Amino acid sequence: MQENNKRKSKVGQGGNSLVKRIERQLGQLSRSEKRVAQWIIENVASAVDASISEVAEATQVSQPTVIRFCRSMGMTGFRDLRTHLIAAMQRPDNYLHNDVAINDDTDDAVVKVVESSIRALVDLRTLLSGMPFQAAIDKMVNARQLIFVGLGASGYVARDACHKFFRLGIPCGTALDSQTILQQSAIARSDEVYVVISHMGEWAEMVDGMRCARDRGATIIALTDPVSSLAKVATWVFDCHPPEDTNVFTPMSSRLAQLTLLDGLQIGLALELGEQAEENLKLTKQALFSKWSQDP
Amino acid sequence: MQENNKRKSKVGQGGNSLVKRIERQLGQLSRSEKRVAQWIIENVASAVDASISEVAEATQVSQPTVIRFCRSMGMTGFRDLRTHLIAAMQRPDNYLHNDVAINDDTDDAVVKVVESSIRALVDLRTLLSGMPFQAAIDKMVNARQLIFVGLGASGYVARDACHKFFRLGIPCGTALDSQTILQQSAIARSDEVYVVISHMGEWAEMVDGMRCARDRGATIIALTDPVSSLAKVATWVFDCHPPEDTNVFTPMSSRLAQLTLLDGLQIGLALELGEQAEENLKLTKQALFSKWSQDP
DNA sequence: TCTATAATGTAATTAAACTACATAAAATGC
DNA sequence: GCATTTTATGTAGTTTAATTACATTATAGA
Repeated sequence: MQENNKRKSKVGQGGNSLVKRIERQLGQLSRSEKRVAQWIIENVASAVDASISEVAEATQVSQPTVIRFCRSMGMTGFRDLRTHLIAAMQRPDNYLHNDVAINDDTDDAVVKVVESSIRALVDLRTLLSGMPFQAAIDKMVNARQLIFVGLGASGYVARDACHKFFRLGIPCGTALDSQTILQQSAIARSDEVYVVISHMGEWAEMVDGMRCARDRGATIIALTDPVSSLAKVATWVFDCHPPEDTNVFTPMSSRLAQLTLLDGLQIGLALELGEQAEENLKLTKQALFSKWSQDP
Repeated sequence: MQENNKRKSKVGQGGNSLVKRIERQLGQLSRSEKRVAQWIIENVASAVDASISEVAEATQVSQPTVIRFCRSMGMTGFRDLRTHLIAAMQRPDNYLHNDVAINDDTDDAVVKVVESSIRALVDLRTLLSGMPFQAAIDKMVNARQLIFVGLGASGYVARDACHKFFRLGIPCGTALDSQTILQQSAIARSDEVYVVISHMGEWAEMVDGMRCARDRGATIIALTDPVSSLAKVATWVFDCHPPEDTNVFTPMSSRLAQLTLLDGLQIGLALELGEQAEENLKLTKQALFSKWSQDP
């Protein structure tokens, strides 16, 4: 029972991404969960200080329902939701201006682009704790091969990842169009790991392919929106939801988060694999270096 | 207790960095509390996720001592400290660069990777003012076509950039291997712009090709190390030198800086081109969106 | 109407945060 | 140098928060 009213007026209500995400998912929630969602949206400021029992009381639902709501939002629990709420509250309106406006001059626009990229990675940082790195890496360690899957712009991310992982000495492949994805997943094996990159996670062929691969026993690691169809099919999900950008000038900063996540997975895997992987990394590095140092 | 409310209300305003505040007060603390302080400073990232017992264990002090430390810092308790820490983490200047070590566990390694990526972009922001965005964009506005050039890993960056720029409605091409680069530059025209991505800027064929294109009057925009041979040949240079990485586990965060820079160029160019480019961006976006929204 | 599934709550469990008190270590006065 | 106060720290217990397991109720489908 704290004095929240004062704060409420200071912190701009709208504008933070988690709240928008809750709003977006409002439709998918059950009646009680919706009550929780609505209360949080209307009382973000009080919500960050509230305990689970306070939320339950304020919304007239049971405590487990509050937790269920947290899980529906893709969080591990109430604590996690609180963490994200606090983080989201930190950038109400002052940092929100990083949308480029039509009348910005070049330098302003560039600064905004860079800052929104930084923002994307800082956001990623707060999401890390809920991500199944160890589980994903454990699967990769014993994999016969890794297949990186992505369509369109995500295809470049998949390629980049493939290029990173093969240097560990692991067989790596890509599937970058619907046809290849469907064929590849039709012959999936239980000792294969699919790393799927998709912002929306709703392309039918991709989801179908991954479902098929999953049914055949393969491990599906998805970098996607946790509420997407793809996420439902995946073995492990890394939360990579794109921001709701109404603005055409918004850059796709979320792919930086994907790339960074994949860097993390690759380095985590390298550590897990131990000396052999380290040696392979060294050799691939030297291969390039010796070439251009003899070639002035 | 009124004291508390006042202080608590600072949360959400992104006040001065808590980490720095802890550092400042380090002298006034007792031995055990100092241990806690030091650990938090060195492990901010893990600290935000830790419970009181984890902190106590990591620092080899009792749990009440941890709470006492929180109070010494002016917080109401551990929960409050955690809240403030999360808030402080949202400010990117708290990220210190730390190399991944061979005995790091997975989670530590991943956090370090993400933080080093953030570092790379924060560094980029400080370099922005010296970069010739306006000059580069002026050349692009009137270009007959843009050619994106990159070898190996930089090839993926070049592809990504090509994919971004073509959506403005500009003719775009790529040259991703020595042969293509040499052929392309042999027929370069003065109304063409080459965007070249290279960490070292020392691959002989690439430098030769760009010199040839330059001689034929084309504009060369290089994202590379400013002391490289490539930089000497380029019309405009964007400083993208990779960090001195002695460590094989260091991720290539510098490509994130390249991607972000290219995002900046693309959006700057879009603004310069005006309505037509904006319209094209909208249309390409809608093309994707309408597809998957009708395809459940 | 009956069954199966989803939604929600109750009660018990576990773990986190905190308090009160005890003890040990410094610092101070005589 | 010893007793006394002050400060620092830990132990054990208390309270509250978060979570789980299970029971109940509502809802949709056959």
